[in-house]
Amino acid sequence: MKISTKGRYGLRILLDLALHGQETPRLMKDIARSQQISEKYISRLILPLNEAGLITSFRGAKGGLKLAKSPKEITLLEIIETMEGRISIVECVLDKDFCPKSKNCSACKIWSTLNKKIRKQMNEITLKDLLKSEKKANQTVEKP
Amino acid sequence: MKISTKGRYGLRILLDLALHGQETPRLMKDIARSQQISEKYISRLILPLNEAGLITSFRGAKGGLKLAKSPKEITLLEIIETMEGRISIVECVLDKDFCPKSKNCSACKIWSTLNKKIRKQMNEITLKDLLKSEKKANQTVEKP
DNA sequence: TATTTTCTTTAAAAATATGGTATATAAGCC
DNA sequence: GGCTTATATACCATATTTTTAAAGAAAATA
Repeated sequence: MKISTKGRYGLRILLDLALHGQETPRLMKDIARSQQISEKYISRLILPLNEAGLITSFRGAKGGLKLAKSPKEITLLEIIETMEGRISIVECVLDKDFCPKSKNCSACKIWSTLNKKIRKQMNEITLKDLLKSEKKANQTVEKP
Repeated sequence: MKISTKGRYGLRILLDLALHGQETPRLMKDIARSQQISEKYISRLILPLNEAGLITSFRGAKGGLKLAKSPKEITLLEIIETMEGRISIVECVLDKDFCPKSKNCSACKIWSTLNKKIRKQMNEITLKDLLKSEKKANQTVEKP
């Protein structure tokens, strides 16, 4: 019952872009440094974010990455499912053929209900919420 | 973001006991057969359930397992956390020293909030709910 | 007390998932 | 053309999970 580093790093990359890369594109290198993730690994994590249309990338000199949407349009659910695939707390939620009992399994029904609720909760959190909380934290730190 | 087989099997074992082992104790062997889990593996899964006081076991001839509480007093949260340890969708939710940023990390705050909500949802589902759904399913099956 | 039945405990093998690296390629700017 | 930066694929190491195996200890019955 864990969010993998893929999901966690994905979130941090987008948060980093929301904080820095709004005007000029931000280099993967800089994200790597500021988020303490290896450059190699970041380049792999960028891929799905790009495909999903969450970020835009520019190659070559003066290239880099930018958010493709405004932070309030990017939900936590979107981010995690982009990085890890659709959330299904047990296999049978997505793949009805996984278990032979399929339709009449009361356990599976409970899992499905719970799964829906979890996804709903995650869909109600946006990158903007994180941004707010981030700015608040910085204020209190900078106030001596 | 998966519930492991430990958790899933734990639930199925308890459900099986709720359905069959209320009067005379139920044999591990029978649970194993009806739930399609190897006897060897079941004997390992029983252990934490016993320690947590969810089931009572009787040794010797005519022995077996019984639920220690009524199904309405056993929550999904209790079952899963007994089998897998406390739910924390990311490490920093439980272990504040896991990440150096600890207190001022906005990502961690989001994870904590979400984690609480998930646990709350799971705490609102009891074994009795599963039992109800199970009986309903059997009715519709037996009605030709 | 001998026997049967059953749970208990520990160790370790097998399978799977995760996290991460290396290398080669494509594209844009000056 | 030379520099910079992202893209793509293939690969390996490590950790975790799942499962099997086997010997041991406790309790009930005869």
